[in-house]
Formats: sequence, C-alpha cells, structure tokens
Amino acid sequence: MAKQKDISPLTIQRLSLYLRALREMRDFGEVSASSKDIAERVGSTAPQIRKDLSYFGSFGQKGRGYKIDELITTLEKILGVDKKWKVALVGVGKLGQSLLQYKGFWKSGFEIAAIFEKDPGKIGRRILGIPIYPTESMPKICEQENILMAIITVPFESAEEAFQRALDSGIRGILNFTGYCCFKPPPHAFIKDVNMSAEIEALSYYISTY
Amino acid sequence: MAKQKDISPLTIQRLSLYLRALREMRDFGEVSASSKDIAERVGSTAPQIRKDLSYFGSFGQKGRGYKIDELITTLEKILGVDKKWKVALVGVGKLGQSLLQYKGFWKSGFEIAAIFEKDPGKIGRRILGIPIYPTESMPKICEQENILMAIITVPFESAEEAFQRALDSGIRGILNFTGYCCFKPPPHAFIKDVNMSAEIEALSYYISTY
DNA sequence: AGTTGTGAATCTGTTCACAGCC
DNA sequence: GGCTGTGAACAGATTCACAACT
Repeated sequence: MAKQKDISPLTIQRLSLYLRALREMRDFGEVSASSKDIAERVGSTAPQIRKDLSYFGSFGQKGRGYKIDELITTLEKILGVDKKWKVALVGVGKLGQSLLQYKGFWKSGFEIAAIFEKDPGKIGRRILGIPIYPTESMPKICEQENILMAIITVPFESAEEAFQRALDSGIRGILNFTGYCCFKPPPHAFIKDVNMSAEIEALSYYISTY
Repeated sequence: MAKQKDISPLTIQRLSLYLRALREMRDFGEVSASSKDIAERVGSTAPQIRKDLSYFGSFGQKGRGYKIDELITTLEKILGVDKKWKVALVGVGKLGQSLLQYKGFWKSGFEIAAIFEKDPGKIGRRILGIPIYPTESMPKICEQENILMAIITVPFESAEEAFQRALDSGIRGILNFTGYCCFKPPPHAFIKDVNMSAEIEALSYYISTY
C-alpha cells in the first residue's frame, strides 16, 4: 500500500473524490458499492475507478463490489489521511483569514497549528485561538510542533521568499494560493497550486467560444 | 481567433498563466519575450508554450520572440477577458464572503453583480454594496443584469438545486466550490470544480509516500 | 545566431473487453 | 448474472527536432 511509484497525480486527485463519495454513502447507510455506484457519485466511469484502485491493490470482491467501510479505510491509508497533520498558515490577509474560518477542509485530520505573518500589528495576537508568529520564527516553531505542511497565502511579491522559508523550515507539502508558479521544489517536497483566476478565465474562454 | 475546436482544457488553463506572466513582464518594462522567457516565469517549457499558442495562430517573429503588448492583447481576446463579465455569487456563507472580500480574481474584468441566498436574515441587505436577493429571483435578475457566470458556494446538500437554478437562469459558466461533482451540464454550459480538500489530501499522499 | 511554428515520435492517461471469481 | 481486475487498444498530451525566417 505504500511505495507505489509513478502513479498519476490525476489518479491521486480522484482517490480523494472516491473517498468523499464513499463516506457519503456510508453516512447514508449503504454497506457495499460497485464501481458503477461510485462512478455515478463522482461523475466518472466504472472502469476508471477500477483502474485507479488497481494501481494500489485488489480491494473488491468479484461479483459483489466493494465493502464501503473497508475501502474507506484503505483509501485513508493510501492518501495518508489516517494520520493527523499539523499545518502552518503563512500570510493571514483576507484570503488567509477566509481559509481559517472555512472549516470545510479541516475535517479529515488537518489542523492549522500556527500562523506566520510579517505585519507587526498582527504578530503576537491569536485568531481562533491559533497564535500568530513572526515569519522569522518559522523554522523553530515548525520543528517544535512537527509541522510538515503549509498553506501559503502571501501576496505574489513575497511568494518566493515565503516558499524558501517554508522549505528551510522542513515543510514538505505546500498548498500555494499566491499565483507564483515557477518555484521548483526539491526532490521530496511537493507543491499544489490553487489558481482561481485561471479557473474563471477558462470559463470565460468556453462561454465566449462556444 | 474565435471558434477553434477541440483544444485541451490544459492548454486553456495554461494560457491564463501565460497572460499573467506577460503582464508582469510588461509591468517590469520588458517589451519582447521569447517562449523560453515565458517558460521560466510559469515553470513550463519553451516548446510547450509555442505549441499551446500555435493552436490559435502564429503570433511571434522568428528569431525575435513575441511582442509582449501584442501577445497580451491576443491572449485576452482568446480567453474572452477583453470583455466585462458580470458574475453572480450563489450562497454567501463563510466561503462566499471570503471570495467577495478577496479582490484577487476580480482584476481582469470580472464583477460580482448580485448575490443570491436562502437565509431570510441576509436577503435584502448588501455586502460591499452588492445586493442580496432571494434565490427564487435568480432567473429574473440574471436576465435583467445580463449575468452569465456564477460562483456557487452553497453547502454540499443544496448544490444540485443551486446548479439547476443557475442553469435555469441562463448561467453558462459555473465555478463550483461545493464539492458536488456529478452534475452533467448541458452542451453549452461549463462547470469548473475547485476542490481544496482534494488538493490537500493529494499533498498528504505525496508526503506520506515519498 | 536566435527563435518560431509544426509534423513526427514519444510518453501518459483512458477506455475497452473479457477472463476469472462470487 | 453480476462485478472485479487487468492487459491490450486507443486517445490525448508533451516533447523533440528541424525547416523557415529575421
């Protein structure tokens, strides 16, 4: 279940969708599900789902489908969300505060444990009980608190600096909201870009064109 | 420049990155750029950029690269962001309010013109000067105001209903923050899913695995 | 010499179809 | 009969390599 190499990022992203779908089904009282059932929930196809799962092992029963509880546990293990993750928020402007407030993502074992800011007016205060530290203390705090992930929401201009500091602090996973996208992470650090402008501009393209 | 068919969504998404990079370069005083220059800015490769652009025409000069101003104008036209777009916000809970506050995206010609809500306590009020209407009035208002795009941030449970109402209101482009992903839009409507949980769970996978 | 634009080659991802099991 | 797991076929995206142009 662990060291599978060369699995497409697209597969990984979809695994996360399957997990949510399965949790819904469970909450709905279902006990087992076929690849077709899952496909309908996530707007995909049955062979796609079987193929994605097959990269990691055989979890179903021929003729019967998948046991929902088991598959949930399996997917949680694969995705690593069976563990608790401590996350740093770097930059607590409008967007950062919004993400803090928005509890949606922190459901599955992600916890914002520290906030880092440049603005002296904010340093030393707390938001939702979470302490705000000066950026310089990031290496120390991240080590102390065992923080391995960061959500970076600083302005574009400070992005490169923030990235570098995060890596120097032992951060291995970055969720990047800055729009800065030419940072090359070292071999075992990972960056995921979230780019809402690009999304909405793509919509603009489709509406204009078709 | 208009009706190119069958262009990959990935290309479109990247066009948006190129556009931002070029604007930065322009603001920095640059006048022309090679595909290599752009590639460095966006963390891609030179042939990728030339290929992407080639689907729409030949905009460069051999031996010299691209005139930045011209390419910006071209890309704006291709993406349709040379027009002003009015956008509806559907659901103004925590996440919706955050997006409103966060001016980042509204730079390039997108304007939130109306907010739609179920909560009677919010209806009739305004946020940042933008009126909050009951969801039922969506078809009427969207037609009056010529709103063709919607950002949907309602809770998962209300998503399907919200999608349906948006389409009934003439909305052609939806930016979907609900996590609901099995909605099949009709031929000339388009949905873009933004899924931050999936992003962060993917990070969890990479950190755990490598 | 420098750089574009592009067909051809390669690589990656998805779909199909069916053997094998329940 | 129903459904998984998977190799093989197919489709799609990226990279390469080079002719054409400045």
